Amino acid sequence: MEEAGIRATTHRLAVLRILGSASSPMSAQEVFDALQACRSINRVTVYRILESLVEGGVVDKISAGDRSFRYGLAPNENHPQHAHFYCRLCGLMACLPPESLPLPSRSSSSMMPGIVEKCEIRLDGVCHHCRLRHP
Amino acid sequence: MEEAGIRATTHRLAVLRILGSASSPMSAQEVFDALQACRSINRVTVYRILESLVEGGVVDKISAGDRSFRYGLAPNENHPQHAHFYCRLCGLMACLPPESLPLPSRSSSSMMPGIVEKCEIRLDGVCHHCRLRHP
DNA sequence: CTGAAAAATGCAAATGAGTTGCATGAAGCG
DNA sequence: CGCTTCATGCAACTCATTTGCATTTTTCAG
Repeated sequence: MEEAGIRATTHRLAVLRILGSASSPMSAQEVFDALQACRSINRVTVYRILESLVEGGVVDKISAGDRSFRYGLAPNENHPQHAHFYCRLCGLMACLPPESLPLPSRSSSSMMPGIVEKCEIRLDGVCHHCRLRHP
Repeated sequence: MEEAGIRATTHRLAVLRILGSASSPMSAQEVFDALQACRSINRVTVYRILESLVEGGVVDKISAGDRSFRYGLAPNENHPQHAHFYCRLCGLMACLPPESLPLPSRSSSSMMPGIVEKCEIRLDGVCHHCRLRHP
């Protein structure tokens, strides 16, 4: 974290720990709730911490299908980039196995309308859990 | 449009004409502005028309990288599904050539966390225009 | 150490795309 | 014609996120 030029405060480490132990990317609200469970923190601070971590490349920010974001540890050599599944009923965002997703060929970036900084692949639908509950 | 179970009112046809002549997917606000240019219409009506058209499968609704949506004609046999480029500075959303994007293999949908209804692929970055203006 | 400068946090209020409730108007249909 | 359904308008609301500003807390030169 320090190496990303970000001071390691208690709050920030807690955010990283929470994101690191999550099985899917979390919303800012979920991170906030998880933090509230043991410490007092302001909602805005959570947003700002997430912003810093994203800025520092430690955390990945991806768009859900509902006009909100999810945060998770940034991909690295152990955790390759991957696509996500979004359930439009419950808002769950699940990670998909990386091998199932051919990342777009960096084909002739000269043909791109600009400099590409990141790529998001999201499959939208209804998760099994919701499908059984709302038939 | 009728075949999609949607009454063809003047407003709705106008929305379709605007989306059909756009070179990239438009925001609801852009559609609204374009409509205002020649007729009087309410902002909410635009949202509801877009919603109907999406519901009827005539129009495609995709998420931009900034917590808002863009609307365009739905893919069909002439216009295959494709990825989009989003400029984080100006909000431009450009269509990418379909051949540059291997759509995710519908690999073993049994492994998916649910029923997949649609897929969005978005490349985020800075468009050439903005890169030259904000160096 | 000490004290100014920088960064982090909290609190309240704002932002802005999108949505909802309810009233009015237009279209279909017997 | 009268009734039901759908489409539009208007005002107010929602809600994730952001901003402004005051208040710690940390850093670092002297």
